[in-house]
Amino acid sequence: MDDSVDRHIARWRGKAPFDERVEAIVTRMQFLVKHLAQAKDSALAAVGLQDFEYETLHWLGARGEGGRATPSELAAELRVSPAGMTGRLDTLEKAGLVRRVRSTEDRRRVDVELTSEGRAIWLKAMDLRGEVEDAMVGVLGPDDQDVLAALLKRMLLRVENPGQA
Amino acid sequence: MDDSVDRHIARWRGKAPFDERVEAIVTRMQFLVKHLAQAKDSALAAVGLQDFEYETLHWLGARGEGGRATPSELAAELRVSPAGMTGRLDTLEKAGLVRRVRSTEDRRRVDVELTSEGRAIWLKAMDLRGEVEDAMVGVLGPDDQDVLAALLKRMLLRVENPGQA
DNA sequence: GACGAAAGCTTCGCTGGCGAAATACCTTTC
DNA sequence: GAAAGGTATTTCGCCAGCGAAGCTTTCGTC
Repeated sequence: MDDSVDRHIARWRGKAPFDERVEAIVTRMQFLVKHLAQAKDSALAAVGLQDFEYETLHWLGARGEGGRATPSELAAELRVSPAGMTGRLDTLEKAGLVRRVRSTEDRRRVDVELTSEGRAIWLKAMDLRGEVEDAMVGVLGPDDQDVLAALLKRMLLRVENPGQA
Repeated sequence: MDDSVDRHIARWRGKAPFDERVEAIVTRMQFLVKHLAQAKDSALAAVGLQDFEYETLHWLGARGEGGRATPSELAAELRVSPAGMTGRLDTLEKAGLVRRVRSTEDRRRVDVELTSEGRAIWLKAMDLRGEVEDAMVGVLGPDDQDVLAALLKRMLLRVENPGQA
């Protein structure tokens, strides 16, 4: 059975020079990610959260109980510009899910931490998000998932360490 | 060697219930796609194109010499809202890369086609984009690429045919 | 100990995308 | 043959993100 990317590629096979394998991989990843964002947005509406808000809470929550991180750390981890992270934190803070604390040792810095309400909503949202992701990734058995994760990791390592092999 | 996603997951292993495999896959795909968009944007600057413009030209070009498609077809294929596609076509048309032709049989419809200039720029841009994508996907050998493409395809098929197994 | 460079975050102006409403056209029905 | 309903596209108001400029605080150097 063909997916939309198969059809796309077949349509102009021979009409232009390019690598079909690479095209297929890249385009499919783009579509899957886009689908995820849209599906998660509608699922997360149940707790009044948007994808980008959940994502931010999620990485903050990963920091443990205290759940602290500086905006620039989060921006780097989430591949967002510093300005973009300021905006995200603004809305989260206004919603009372996150708190900004000026660091006392280095007063240029700001620490961000989850409020208890933020943590609660994050935990609730995790279930919803999990269902959407499972629905997509779940077509693959555990072994295939491991293979996929490993292949993606090799590409991400390259991207994160541009110098090296 | 660990990538940022390994570190992320390790950081809160045991702190919350979730599927590590799924998390790793989803997060890596998101980062890779984000990286691609940013890297392609800077590469494509050489021909004065942005990622979304290239993407649109690309699917139009795939339609063959005539290169025609309606906005709604393109919107569906590229996972963009109809309103978003109108915006894309506006900028492309203003740049002279694309032409809108009102259909004569059904005057509700509009056909979009590449101008010759649009086709020329698309071909130039394809090389640049290819380099960026190859740099990422190229870490994998041909066999691994096939494996990856097949796994992604299984997920995309599920997404495109929600009813079925 | 003072001054210039750098670090960390925010503000500002702009852009692409979304959903909802509006517009234009076609088709079916009575 | 006029009204009702459906389809294709655009317009409108809004939002998150980006890059560049700006502000405050700290560091390095003499």
